[in-house]
Amino acid sequence: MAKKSTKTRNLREDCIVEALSIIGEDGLENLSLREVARRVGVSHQAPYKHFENREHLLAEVVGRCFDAFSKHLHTRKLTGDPTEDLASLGNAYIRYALNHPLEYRLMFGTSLPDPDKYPAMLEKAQYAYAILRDMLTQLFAANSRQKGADADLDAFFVWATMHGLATVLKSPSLATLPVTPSKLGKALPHAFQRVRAALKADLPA
Amino acid sequence: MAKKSTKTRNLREDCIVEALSIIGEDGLENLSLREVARRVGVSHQAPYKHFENREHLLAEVVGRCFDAFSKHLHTRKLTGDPTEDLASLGNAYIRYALNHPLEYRLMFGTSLPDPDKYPAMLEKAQYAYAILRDMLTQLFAANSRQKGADADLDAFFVWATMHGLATVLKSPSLATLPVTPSKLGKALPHAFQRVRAALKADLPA
DNA sequence: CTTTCAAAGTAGACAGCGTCAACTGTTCTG
DNA sequence: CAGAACAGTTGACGCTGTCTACTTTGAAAG
Repeated sequence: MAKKSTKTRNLREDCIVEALSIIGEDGLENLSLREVARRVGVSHQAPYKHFENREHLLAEVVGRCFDAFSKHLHTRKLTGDPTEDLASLGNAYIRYALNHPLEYRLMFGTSLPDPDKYPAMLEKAQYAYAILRDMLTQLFAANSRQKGADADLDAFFVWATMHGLATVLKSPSLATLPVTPSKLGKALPHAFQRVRAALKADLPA
Repeated sequence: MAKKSTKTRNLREDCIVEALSIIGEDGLENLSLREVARRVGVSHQAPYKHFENREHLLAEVVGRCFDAFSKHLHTRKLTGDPTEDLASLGNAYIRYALNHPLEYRLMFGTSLPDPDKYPAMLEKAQYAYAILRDMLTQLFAANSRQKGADADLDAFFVWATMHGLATVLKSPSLATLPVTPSKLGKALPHAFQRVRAALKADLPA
């Protein structure tokens, strides 16, 4: 039975892996269950034993991306200094987006499968968000100059900014914009400085 | 001849309008030239007289979105006060994204048709970006007490943040996050405050 | 006014897709 | 050992994009 479960898990796993690679090569819109089956070497119906339909497979792929993303965010060394750790979190976020544009796009760029229909995928997405939010909560707990500071609000702000930076930096339109590379290289550190300054500031009531 | 050119322009125009509405109803992945033809009331091949293929139609739709976006950004009254105008630009940006989520998604969310292949679309996108960047550059030029301040860098920061806020605010995952609506209502003003604070701050060398 | 000719629209065909139904074989269970 | 659960195969259906070949049309040229 061990053999069987291994075998079945293999096809399932293979499909997910192959799906991601197809998306990378031919784009999301050209992902087809039949092509997956062909590459894995099974009949065109075999994947349906493991995924209800195309969207279920896609949800699984996206879920894996969130897993990898969360893992990446977690596997950093923490210094204990909240400011430092926050910066490192931001760096990790951007680095992942830039180094894994395909996966990042799948998670945030394209129109996802409806999260309501895929609770497993949704949970993984929420987990990734929770990492960011918890980190900021800690930051404010340690750095309690701002008593009334609402970590959720700032988590949202930081998250949005990181996401915006990541998206804009690798937007296909950007490559064609009249922006010098040297300026582009400064853009990210500059934005990080701005965010740091923003979070330090006392806000008016 | 006027009549003819009107007529043909009508089918072309009708296709674009219908395409957008199909995307709104059934999603981008369910946009089909055949359905467009059906709704417009012509044979399944008629649209091919006006669009080489599905992607060309889509590029045209996206181009129109950029046009509308540019127009929206332009039609604001300026007060002359840089800080005020900057805030108003930010608001205009976010407002468009929130009021026209479908169009905004098409421009920035989904995987676009390859810009290299559709120079007309690309040009419109660059024009919209130029508006944004020019306004920001001007505002910062008028604004910055900081000597070495590079307006381009701040423009980039603000643009990315606005884009991030817009995207995250209407991301489907957001609706399912454990965030109360009241908090969500505060999120945007809070982020704007943070951005304002960020831009006011003196940055370390 | 008639001819002509390109553009616009129609009709049919083809392969590829997602997915349903029915079948075969293999493996675990009672 | 019987049989049920499950993985995989085959075939079919209607949908899609797009090719080719046809017909209509309406403006311009003679």
